[in-house]
Amino acid sequence: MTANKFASSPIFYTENKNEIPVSKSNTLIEAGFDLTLAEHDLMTLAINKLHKQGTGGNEVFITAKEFAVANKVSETHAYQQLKQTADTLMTRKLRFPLYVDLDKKRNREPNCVGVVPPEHGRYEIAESKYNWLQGIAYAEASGFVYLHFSDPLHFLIEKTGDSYTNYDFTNTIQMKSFNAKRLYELVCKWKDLGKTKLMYIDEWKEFFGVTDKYPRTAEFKRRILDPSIEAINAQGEFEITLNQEKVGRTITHFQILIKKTKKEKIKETATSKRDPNTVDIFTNITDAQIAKYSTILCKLGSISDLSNFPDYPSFANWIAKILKAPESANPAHAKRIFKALRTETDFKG
DNA sequence: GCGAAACACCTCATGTATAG
DNA sequence: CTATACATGAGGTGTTTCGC
Repeated sequence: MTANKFASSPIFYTENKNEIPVSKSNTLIEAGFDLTLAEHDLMTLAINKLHKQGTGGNEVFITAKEFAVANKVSETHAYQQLKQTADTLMTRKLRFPLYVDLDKKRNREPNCVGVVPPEHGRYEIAESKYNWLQGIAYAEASGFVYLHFSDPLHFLIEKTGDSYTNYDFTNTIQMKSFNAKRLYELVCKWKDLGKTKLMYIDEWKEFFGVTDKYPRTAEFKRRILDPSIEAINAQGEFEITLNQEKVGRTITHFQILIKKTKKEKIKETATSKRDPNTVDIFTNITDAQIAKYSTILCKLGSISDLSNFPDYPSFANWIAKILKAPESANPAHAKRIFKALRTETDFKG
């Protein structure tokens, strides 16, 4: 393992960032798994790094320094955690539903299995269970962990075509339990609707990866749901409450009701007022135009803060990816790049 | 090594079945 | 109809594990 191998994968999480925007596919947000806190943090950072860089590979490395900076912990502690995590992460699995397109299956077409239901509605669900990783290595001397994602995970990160949930990783640092972070991600996904799906107890247990534990619902509620809700409310962005549906005395469903706090609402209106000219609809743009304008855009001062790249060509490459598929990029980045395209170049579209 | 979270075990309350 | 035993779920407390 040499340094050149990671030439396209530079240090991504750096000290001067007050925000760490994270994008995860909704399938991943709602999949069922159980990790330790450190494992989940590492996975979140790695998945996000891979997704944002968009290099199309399924290999990524995270240095102890990156891990320390993102989580605001000491570097020595980050070294220890990465080392421990590398041992256990290989055995971890996650579950999510796969949708078998019955039309395609009947016609014996390839790719009849996907992570989102086909629009025509003729599908069956296959519960699948996969390893997170194909391989992992911890380079003790250099202080980084190298992650090789399994193919299904790579698919979930890069190619779902599914909508993504975005949030700021720094908002989750103060949460010290894995379950709270997972619930926070779910809340972020559903925040605009004001409530999560009404899910059976078993679905909730699946979500937290504790299917075989907590034979008593009361235990599950008290040990998993209540503390997580408390942690999220303490964080200050949302005000969430638990709704439970009962048949007689037996709890059958749970649902999380979500209110944005006043602070958050003010922040949102401020953002939308500050940027009245935001264009929400992205234009069609040809491959030739993408090549031309990405090389122009990468040199603009107004968006230079988006770059973590060592040189202009790799930044231009990143911009080109966003121009090509803005819907699967971080929306804030996409908006800024399209705005710059319209206001600072001769692009007409 | 310390404090907090997770877990296991226990008790209490309430609903249900059965015998008198 | 009522009394009693039994079943199930909610809440309380001591012990272990985990994160830092």
